[in-house]
Amino acid sequence: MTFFLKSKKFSKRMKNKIQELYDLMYLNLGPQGWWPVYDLKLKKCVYIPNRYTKNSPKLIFEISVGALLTQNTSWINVEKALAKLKEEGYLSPKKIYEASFEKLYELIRSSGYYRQKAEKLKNLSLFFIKNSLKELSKKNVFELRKMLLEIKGIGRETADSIILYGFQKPIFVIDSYTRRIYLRFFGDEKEYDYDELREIFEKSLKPDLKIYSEYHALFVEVAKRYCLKKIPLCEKCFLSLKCFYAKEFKNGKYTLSKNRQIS
DNA sequence: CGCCAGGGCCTCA
DNA sequence: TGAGGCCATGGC
Repeated sequence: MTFFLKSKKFSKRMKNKIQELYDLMYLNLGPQGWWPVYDLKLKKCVYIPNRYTKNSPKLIFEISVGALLTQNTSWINVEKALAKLKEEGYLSPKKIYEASFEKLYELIRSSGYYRQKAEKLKNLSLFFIKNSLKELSKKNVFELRKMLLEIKGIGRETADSIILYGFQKPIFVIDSYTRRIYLRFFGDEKEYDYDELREIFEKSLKPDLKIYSEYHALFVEVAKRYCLKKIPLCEKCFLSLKCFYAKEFKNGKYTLSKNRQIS
């Protein structure tokens, strides 16, 4: 597959394909209601489709904590940690910054890597203590991203998740699911750098908060339901008619490198 | 039991 | 600047 060459002729086609993938997922799965927020009464995380009101400071912090805790970790484990943090009133920068490491370990243990993540949460909390949300909200996407990336423990995906879902500014989030579906659906085996792949999506779409939010959330849903790591459920997947990998699979030939790790 | 899960940091060429 | 090792819990 060579339609991702830099020539303009191909980039138009690339744009259409990326928009087509979005449309297919959105039409089949609908709005996803990201980012999930822990509900104290229901005692679980809730998804609220089409909520695009402005996030409160508390919500921005909760989303940031969730984005950090879910690094290389299944959401269900994060949800348990978020529940404890929120139930015990620790979901504020001040409380986390002042908490002992022992206490934080106890609260977030279920989310894995809990020693690293406790340290990261402290760094994140100090960031929100030192910078007012008013000032942060005024920053443009790139200034905000630069500041977040200076926090030890916040990498590109976490920063972008915080910006998109927390601060509600349009930046396209790339994660392992995005890479997997991108590779399989388009059959494009080039190993893009994080920002290279982000720009492919951003150049193909309007810089629209709703589209960016839904696109990433839809990738996660498709990856969890159908596009599994080892054995993708192509026969059940609504993308299979348009998916490069599914079509090759059906024809009994794999042109994707067989031994390539698809993470 | 092994694999997977909404990464990021450190080290060492 | 990129590849490899490390971090850790919980579900299946």
